[in-house]
Amino acid sequence: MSEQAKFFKALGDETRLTIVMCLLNKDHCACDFTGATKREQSTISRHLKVLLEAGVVQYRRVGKNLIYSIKDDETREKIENFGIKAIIDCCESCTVKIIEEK
Amino acid sequence: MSEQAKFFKALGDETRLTIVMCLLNKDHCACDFTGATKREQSTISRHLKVLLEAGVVQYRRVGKNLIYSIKDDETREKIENFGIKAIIDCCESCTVKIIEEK
DNA sequence: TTTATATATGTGCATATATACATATGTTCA
DNA sequence: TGAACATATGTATATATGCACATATATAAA
Repeated sequence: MSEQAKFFKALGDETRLTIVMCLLNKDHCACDFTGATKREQSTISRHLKVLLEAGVVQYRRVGKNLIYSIKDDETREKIENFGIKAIIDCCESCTVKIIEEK
Repeated sequence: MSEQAKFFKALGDETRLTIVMCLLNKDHCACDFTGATKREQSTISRHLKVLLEAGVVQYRRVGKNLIYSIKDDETREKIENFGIKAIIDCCESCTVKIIEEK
């Protein structure tokens, strides 16, 4: 499958699109998305892998947590051009945010 | 499923993306796509239905044929902004083009 | 009205996908 | 080192998807 089709396919799922909409607002650790999407942790983990392999997101490790973000500005613009809006306060953020702010 | 997710999902298939890339170049009748995608007519018919219901394309009837096109300029821009390129001469056009030109 | 052409739909099948549960792995901290 | 927490993976399952073949429907032309 082409990279482009893979990218669209990754966004063509409600759970993954919700994750992306949260990330348009701000970075999140993986655990945040269980609240935002009401899916089990294992399910989130697999969805994040799909988004990662499609080039939609990236992550960085902060202690125990993996902090996910939109891959880059170009990717963000593409998604926003489609009229996809950020979800503000999509969920209670885990404590990782605090760790980073130290 | 949300309209947005449905839109992405429609584009997240190689066969459908090829159809859309042909349509970025010019309008086509449904029968054109069997050549462009090397799929059976029935398969094309179903894919076009998906694209239609996702709001990616529209069609008009010209005689026996259904002529498909990108739904509107806004939709075209969204897709082109994504870096999706038109396929020129994706296939031998059927005779419908001639009928329309009369 | 019969025939040819274009498109849609019924059906079956193989494969992919989304999901949850259980468990494994990896990281931090006491 | 061991406990606690975050994430990944094995497994099973229900459903969705893409596809082709056969057939139905619709339109146009002879």
